[in-house]
Amino acid sequence: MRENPPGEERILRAALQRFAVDGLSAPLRRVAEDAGVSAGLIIHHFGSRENLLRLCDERALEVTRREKSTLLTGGSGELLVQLAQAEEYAPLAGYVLRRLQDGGPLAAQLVEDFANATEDYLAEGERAGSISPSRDPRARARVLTEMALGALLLQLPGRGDTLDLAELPTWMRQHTQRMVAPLLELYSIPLLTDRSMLDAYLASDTEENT
Amino acid sequence: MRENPPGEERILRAALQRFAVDGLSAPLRRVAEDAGVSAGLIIHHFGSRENLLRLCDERALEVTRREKSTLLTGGSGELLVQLAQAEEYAPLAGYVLRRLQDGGPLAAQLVEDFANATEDYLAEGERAGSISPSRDPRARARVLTEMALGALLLQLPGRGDTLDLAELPTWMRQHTQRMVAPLLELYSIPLLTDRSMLDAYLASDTEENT
DNA sequence: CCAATGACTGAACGCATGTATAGCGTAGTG
DNA sequence: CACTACGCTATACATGCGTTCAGTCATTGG
Repeated sequence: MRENPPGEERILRAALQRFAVDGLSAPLRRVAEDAGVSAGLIIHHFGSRENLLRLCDERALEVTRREKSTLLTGGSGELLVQLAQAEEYAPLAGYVLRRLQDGGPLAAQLVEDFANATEDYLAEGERAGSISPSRDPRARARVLTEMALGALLLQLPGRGDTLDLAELPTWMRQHTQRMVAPLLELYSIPLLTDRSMLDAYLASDTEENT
Repeated sequence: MRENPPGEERILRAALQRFAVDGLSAPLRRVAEDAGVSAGLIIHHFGSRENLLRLCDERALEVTRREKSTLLTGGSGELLVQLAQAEEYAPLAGYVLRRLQDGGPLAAQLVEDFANATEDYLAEGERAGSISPSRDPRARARVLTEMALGALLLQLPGRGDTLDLAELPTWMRQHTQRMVAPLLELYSIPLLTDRSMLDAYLASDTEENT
């Protein structure tokens, strides 16, 4: 089955999956067991647990970046949802979620990437006329991305609890389905009935820069 | 100083603070040290580490609920921001953040509470005419809250890193300041240029329920 | 055929952690 | 004063972790 690739690659895949399921603090011995390998071998190959994590991070970043261009990106973390659907990429999507949950520099990097993708997506929509222009497209993309990913995180099982990879796609679909109605409303009908607050803020903002 | 209260209360406060600073996985011995107490005593009083966490949760929930009515709640997690400003409540606000980061049932409970507060806040604005009515006010409040809190979480230091309570207020102010411009724009000018997507969704939605 | 290389294992080490236990000192009570 | 109750400490114990180490086995290159 999937046990073909020997050595490091097999370990890396097992790690990705186990970290996704049990969280990033899953013990090395558990990863070793999954890979059908001794704990010592992991150290032998990767040097340390921290290094294994780093390798997982690299893989995650690499794959998301590669798949980003393949998939029709729906912006705002839809990328992750689509990745999870892909079956083969479910462990990786789970790992990314766990990593976002855990914070740290890679989480920031991932958010950055997603935000950039969202910015492109919005710019395209803007050219097509379906998306409103923004005073600060970059900031808008960041905020939208952070909110989308953050809402996803809040729904994630806790650090101690396990994340069922088999149900990940279903789970994510339900999440987006739960959000889509309020979001469409929010994006179509202004939450605020008039522009007075925005104008007031803009006024005070430009005033400061004089 | 703040070392007056003896016994359990002193331990609880130390725990709240230490967990806020170092994360919920901070060792018991560290909490004990902060409280000027032996680790055994914590067990003696609280039975187990898990129980101490539970007590912290209760305290957190209790205080946020109590202060909710006191503060002018700005909805969408602004409550937390205001709590953190209060100096005395900074550790508690930090603990709440850590708890949200960690997930689990209390996190869900907290989100629920915040969502309810937001719903009330929006309803009030709706009565005053400043907030648009919604097809599903409850769902809208939930989505807004999850997004606001989630975005906050993504900005939080990682599990391993420490959270500086002294800088919490500043940090949170910066966060809101970074969000306010894009959010006001988003809430004042529809992101989508026309209602076609919303209408299409609503059509397909009612169609399913026939 | 032999030596060397490298994947790989099993046991062990050192450390940190939660918790149990035995005992100490002191305040309150008869 | 004797006794008890209790806050509290110090130590010990068990467990689980990352990592180290000595050595085994197979493959390969001379």
